[in-house]
Amino acid sequence: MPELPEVETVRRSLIPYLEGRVIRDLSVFWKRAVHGSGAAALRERLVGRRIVALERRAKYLTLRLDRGFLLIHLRMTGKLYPAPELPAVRKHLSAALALDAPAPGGAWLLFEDQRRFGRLFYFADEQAYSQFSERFGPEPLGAEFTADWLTHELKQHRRQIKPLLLDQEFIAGLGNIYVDESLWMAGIHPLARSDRVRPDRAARLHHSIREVLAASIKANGTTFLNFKFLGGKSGGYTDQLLVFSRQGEACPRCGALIQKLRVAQRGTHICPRCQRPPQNPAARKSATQGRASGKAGA
DNA sequence: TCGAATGTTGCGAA
DNA sequence: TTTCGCAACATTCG
Repeated sequence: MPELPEVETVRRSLIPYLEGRVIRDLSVFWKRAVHGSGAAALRERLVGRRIVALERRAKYLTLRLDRGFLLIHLRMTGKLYPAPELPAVRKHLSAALALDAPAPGGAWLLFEDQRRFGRLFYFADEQAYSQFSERFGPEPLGAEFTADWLTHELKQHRRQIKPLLLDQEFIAGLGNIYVDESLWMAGIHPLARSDRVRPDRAARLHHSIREVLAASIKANGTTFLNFKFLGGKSGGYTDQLLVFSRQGEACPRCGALIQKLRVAQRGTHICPRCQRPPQNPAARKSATQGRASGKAGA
């Protein structure tokens, strides 16, 4: 469920349930969900800790504790929601936190995850958390992410623009949906080489990224397949998507049929008229290697 | 049965 | 050194 707007939606939805609460217990049902030194060690460090604040860094949800930090990454299908009790059917339950009562939404925080890719991380202090945080690029809604920064940094790489934007070390929080939406808005082909994107286009891209993310957060994110928050609510941005998963439909700007390609091993949606392919040989080679798919017809 | 799915990581090859 | 493609992780759905 996890790009920046979805994680942010989860964060905001959980604040009233989690802030100020004390962790009474940790149950782990999928051991590999705990990154690092194991479920028993994590339990020892969490029990008795008060949740001071809910934060977000990239696609990670951060529980700032009175001592230490618990981070949760939902990967593809993770869900995090409060419940009055531990469910009887725990097929997809990776872990659960027991919280002190009384609680508005119940004494449990469930971490459910069909594909079991989601992970829990623990950092003992501010320094360890900062060090982790520094691995990522700037927050796209933060002050550090400016049009000048993006214009300059695109020139520092010679990579296809789409995988570069997906790279969390370059910029934090973008995923497949919002990269496609942003590139369409800015009129940039996903295979364009980053250092050949003109400054005016880079500025448009900067603007598009912020617009798309802000609008999606406002709508509580996108439910493409699995995303739910508070146990059952869907994101409202799904029907505001302009190109993602709309192959075969008319481009909202020019009417050409939206195509689905394969870029960076990910389904990629473009308007062939608004996003013209790059002319450099490296990208052309990539473009022909990528298997075109989708249902776009004549 | 195959392929694809909002993600990340690690490997080997250009 | 940088970039890219691919497999792996694990499950569900069409």
